[in-house]
Amino acid sequence: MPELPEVETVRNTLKTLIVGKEIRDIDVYYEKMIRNREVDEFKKALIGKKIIDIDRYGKYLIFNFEGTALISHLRMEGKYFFKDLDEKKEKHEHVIFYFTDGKTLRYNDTRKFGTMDLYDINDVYDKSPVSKIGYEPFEKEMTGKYLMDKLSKKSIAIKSALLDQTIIAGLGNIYVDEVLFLSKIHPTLKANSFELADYKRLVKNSVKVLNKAVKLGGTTIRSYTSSLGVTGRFQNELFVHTKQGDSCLVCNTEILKTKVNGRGTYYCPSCQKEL
DNA sequence: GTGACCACCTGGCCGC
DNA sequence: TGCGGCCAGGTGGTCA
Repeated sequence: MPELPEVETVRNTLKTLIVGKEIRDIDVYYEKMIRNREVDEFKKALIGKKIIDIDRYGKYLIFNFEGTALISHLRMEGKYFFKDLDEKKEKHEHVIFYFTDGKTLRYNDTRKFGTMDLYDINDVYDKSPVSKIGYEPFEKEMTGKYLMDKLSKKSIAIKSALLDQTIIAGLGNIYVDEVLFLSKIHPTLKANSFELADYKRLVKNSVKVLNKAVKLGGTTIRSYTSSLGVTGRFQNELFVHTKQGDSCLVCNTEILKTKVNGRGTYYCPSCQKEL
């Protein structure tokens, strides 16, 4: 499932393929995917425009169509594929962008959770869904002090807090498990129960995990692949996520799986003490 | 304001 | 083999 590293991989792949191309037509097969516009309005806003750039913030992809921003969230299983015009439409292709040069960009989403919104490019960081999310771990504003302030009144589990995109942008279920393991923090402990040094460690390890995952093209678990079926390699670097029953690479204790707020959660009971 | 829960979706897996 | 039930999970909405 695409988290920040996977979305960054998609962005980098797509940039090399579609920037500069002009939209000739668009087919929308699943209208609910387009959230803040009627389909006709969505098409009208984009047809005839060129893709100037593709940006990313958190898990959102931001396509710049000459001043109109298409904000795309891949949610669980969203993918983009770059194909020739004559290739047959697949079952889960819900939006197809036709370019003037005969190529197509196809949004494929098995579970139809993905979303697309249109905003003026100047409103992306003020009015769109992107405006509601917190800093990414890489940003200078994301410090241990910031995280401690944000979580000071949160009595929810630290795992749930780190999944909250309004607090910290980009982490999903896989990477939160890895960050908590590296930080030696048990996932069910209360978010406001730590000291400054712990929050600093969480920020530091978030950067470490995400940077490494971006470098390796993300994580391929279950169905995730980026455009053109590119698969990531970070799954080979995972310490705990999906490792239930395996031995901890640090202390040899068996990795356990539990649920935190309904999310499958993997941890080492020895390295990550419940206290 | 906060936290818990549910809906959205479909494919894969398991037990019968 | 076929069927039903459960699980996976990011986000937004609802409710207490």
